[in-house]
Amino acid sequence: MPELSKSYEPGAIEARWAEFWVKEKLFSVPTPPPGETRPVFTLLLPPPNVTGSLHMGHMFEQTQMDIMVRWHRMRGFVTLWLPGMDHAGIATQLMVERQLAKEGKKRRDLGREKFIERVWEWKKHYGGRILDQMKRLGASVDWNREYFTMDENLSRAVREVFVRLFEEGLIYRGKYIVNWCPRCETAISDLEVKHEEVAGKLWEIRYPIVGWSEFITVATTRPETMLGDVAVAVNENDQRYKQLHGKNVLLPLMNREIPIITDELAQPEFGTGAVKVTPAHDPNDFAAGKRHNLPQIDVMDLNARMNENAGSYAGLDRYEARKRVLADLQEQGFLVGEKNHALALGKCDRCGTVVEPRLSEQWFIKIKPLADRAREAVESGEITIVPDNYRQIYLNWMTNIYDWCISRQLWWGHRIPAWTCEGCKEVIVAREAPTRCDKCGGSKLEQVSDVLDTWFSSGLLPFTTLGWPEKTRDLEVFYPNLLMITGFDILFFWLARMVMFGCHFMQGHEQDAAIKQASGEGDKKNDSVPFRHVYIHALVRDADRQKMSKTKGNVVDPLDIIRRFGTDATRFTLAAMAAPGTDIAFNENRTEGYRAFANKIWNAARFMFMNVDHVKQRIGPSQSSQQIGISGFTNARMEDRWILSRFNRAAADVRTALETFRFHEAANRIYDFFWGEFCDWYIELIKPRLVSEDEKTYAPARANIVNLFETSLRLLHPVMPFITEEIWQAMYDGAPPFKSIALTGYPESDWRQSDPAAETEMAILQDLIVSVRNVRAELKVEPKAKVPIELFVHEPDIRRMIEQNQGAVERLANVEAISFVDRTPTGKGTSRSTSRFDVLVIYEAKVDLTAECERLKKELEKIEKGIASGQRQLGNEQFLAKAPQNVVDNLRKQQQELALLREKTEGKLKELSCV
RNA sequence: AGGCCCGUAGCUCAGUUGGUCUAGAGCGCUUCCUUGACACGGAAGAGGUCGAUGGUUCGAAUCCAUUCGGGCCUACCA
Repeated sequence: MPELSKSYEPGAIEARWAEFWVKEKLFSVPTPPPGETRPVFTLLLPPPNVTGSLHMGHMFEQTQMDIMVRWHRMRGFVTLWLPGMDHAGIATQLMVERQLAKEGKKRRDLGREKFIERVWEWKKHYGGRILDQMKRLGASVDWNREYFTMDENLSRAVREVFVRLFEEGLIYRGKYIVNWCPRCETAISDLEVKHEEVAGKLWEIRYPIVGWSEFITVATTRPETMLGDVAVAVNENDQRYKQLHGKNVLLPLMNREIPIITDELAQPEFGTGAVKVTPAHDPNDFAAGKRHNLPQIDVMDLNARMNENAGSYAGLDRYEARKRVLADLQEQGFLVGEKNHALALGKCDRCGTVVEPRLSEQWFIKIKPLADRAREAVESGEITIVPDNYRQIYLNWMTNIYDWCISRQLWWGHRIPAWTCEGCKEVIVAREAPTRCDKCGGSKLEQVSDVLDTWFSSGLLPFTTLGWPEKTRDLEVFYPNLLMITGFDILFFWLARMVMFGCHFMQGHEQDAAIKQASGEGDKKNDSVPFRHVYIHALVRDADRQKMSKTKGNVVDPLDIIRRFGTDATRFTLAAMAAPGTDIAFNENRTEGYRAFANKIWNAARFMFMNVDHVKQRIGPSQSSQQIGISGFTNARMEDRWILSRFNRAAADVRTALETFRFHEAANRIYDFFWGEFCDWYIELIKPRLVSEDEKTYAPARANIVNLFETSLRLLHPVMPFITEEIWQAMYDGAPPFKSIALTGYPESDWRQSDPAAETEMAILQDLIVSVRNVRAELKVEPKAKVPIELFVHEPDIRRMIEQNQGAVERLANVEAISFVDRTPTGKGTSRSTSRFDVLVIYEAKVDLTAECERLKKELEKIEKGIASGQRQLGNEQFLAKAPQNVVDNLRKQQQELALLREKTEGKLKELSCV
């Protein structure tokens, strides 16, 4: 006899099974050899940052992934969930820099080599905590295949990609304006800039025209950059400035002569219609400068301090310089206006420093050719995106995309595989370090110091983790991934880049045809895509819908929630709230409720074990691999047929829900079945049979509860892996037919086990029992007192059914004896009516007449409202003509029932002489 | 500036293509019950007309328009 502890304590159970799953390598997937005919399911874990620790967002994402993964595995897919970690360039470097700061050191004090060593050291000690935490969540990943983006094989692939793109002319180097973070001292991509609306000023400055006693007034939000002005632009068609074309102005403070040019940069409607041109500090000015062959005067250094080009302002911070410039202009009479002006200020995503547009030498990817194919893949449906609105967002982005700056002036990351020849300054791009310069033959070559954007390497993961650039069997089997689950916040950063790189580098790839077919993707034409389907999940917020953030201090720690309620309850909460497209406000009240659910299951299991002696013999190993319906089940009585039918209905609903990523529906459906039907009704109904002395009575009942329970555990397992494993293992008393419930089959509904008649009959029986309970409560009948009832059942078949289940009614409604009568009973007591039966609870008590009348009136009102609206519709010819037949039929049937109920209710009102 | 999402019981949320929705669940609330699986339980209840207005339709919480309130994303107008 298996023993379950008296109370449900998730902590102990979960830690034990989490360890077991990892130790037994249950989820490791050997590469299927050629000839494999099973379907294959591959999912790549969005690699958490090596610096990260688990937060609710991770747990939410991983719960949904694990549900999908376990579900597919149980359905017989060869299932690979591939885990790994991202080296996270800026974030990690920041971490180690902070550590150094405590020792009073800067990274430059160590030098590059030593610094990188320190980072690896750091990684060894502090990195990857998150992956250990994942184990506690029960994430069924293949730990044997764990990767790190800086692993040697992945790094080699990165170099390969870089060189190929360069050779194809898709990577170029040049001096352009990029987003520069003066604190991180590196370029960042457009995506890493967060715009924030701030109240700024628009200053008007007049520049004296050389040779005239006139001025031209320009408007600017950044006066300090005027030190680098090289021209003033006006619009060619602007009549106000026609006479100034070709003149020069004298730049105040710098006393430099610069030309007035005509350019579309200047829009007559804005400001004064004249704009200063500063090519080194503004992307638009940069473009204008190119058009007019203007010089570029950079007046700042890499920390956004004014440099030697800024004359007397050299050495000042950009904001200090602004103050001084404005003061000086004011003093000299050049500042003529100051207006309030709202502007969107760009800030560094990492550190919040205001980004400076900076002219610098960087590496870029020519994005258009890649983006075109990536757009095609989604437009054609080769990749599907759920929810649908993200599809459009993706397509828009792919259409309005700019070249991607991939170089970063950091030390931690994949170093760009390019070398500069000291002699002739030639830049050589190569897979391995070259020994001499192709151009001048010089042998003094130094590698470019920049590293690559972190997303450059993570964008390659779908194929590099499977052995690319080799043509491996892994690629043949597992590429494309069947699914990608991720958040919209990295839709562009990551997902878009994976599609671009995948479509480019995997062009011509073909997945193993048999596997592709078996996986249900046989109609797909393009196997270069990194994944077939994308599901974008929502965001977890706090109970007040606020984004969780450390600075706000509203972060909910999943491990804390887990400690208090268990992983299963936490997972269930997240699943139950995961309606596609809607952010979830995490509220631990829900989790508390789902822990109660787990407790309910626990106790139902204890009840089962108390009543069943030889579990092992009852459940053969064939049972757990059985996927269709429930086997070993005997339809001895109506409740058996009923629960069997309900189970199959639930299984069908769960399948539909999971197929469409409606996790909340799946979770709720199982919850309702398990608690509302299995526990509340079925177990109650079969209790007498279970304890019967007669083997013919107890044997099928025991077999039924065991088989039903076992199959239900399998249905629930993807959502609540721990408790289901614990009970399932206990059912086999140490000798399970499989190592884990995770390796059994997932229940599918069997239409032959559906029984609509039983469902209808049971509904009537439930109606009857609830009616009696309701009356008892209203009459305040002593809970223990049994009462007699009189029952008039309209149809003979139903009467027979109730007669057969008389015992159940007596027990569950606490009824003493049922007298079946031939007409609506009247007499002492209170009655209830439905369209199928009238029941009178005989109880001599001071009936609260006022309350009963009140109730009846309210009921009548509701009935009449229903009748009125129904008749309005049925009296409408348009409705009869246009509405579908079944809607009309149902309404008619419903109207007949309502009419009957109205008659009965009115009768009762009269009987009680209600006013 | 453009685009997207949300507004349903006290609270947190479901409600797929408009039709058994006479709008559901959990928590909370009220009354009763410690009956051998479970008080993390059982039984019975109260509670919303679906932000507002107008429209389409035989029929709208569900579609359209406007509006109010809340949130988000994208954008190089100095």
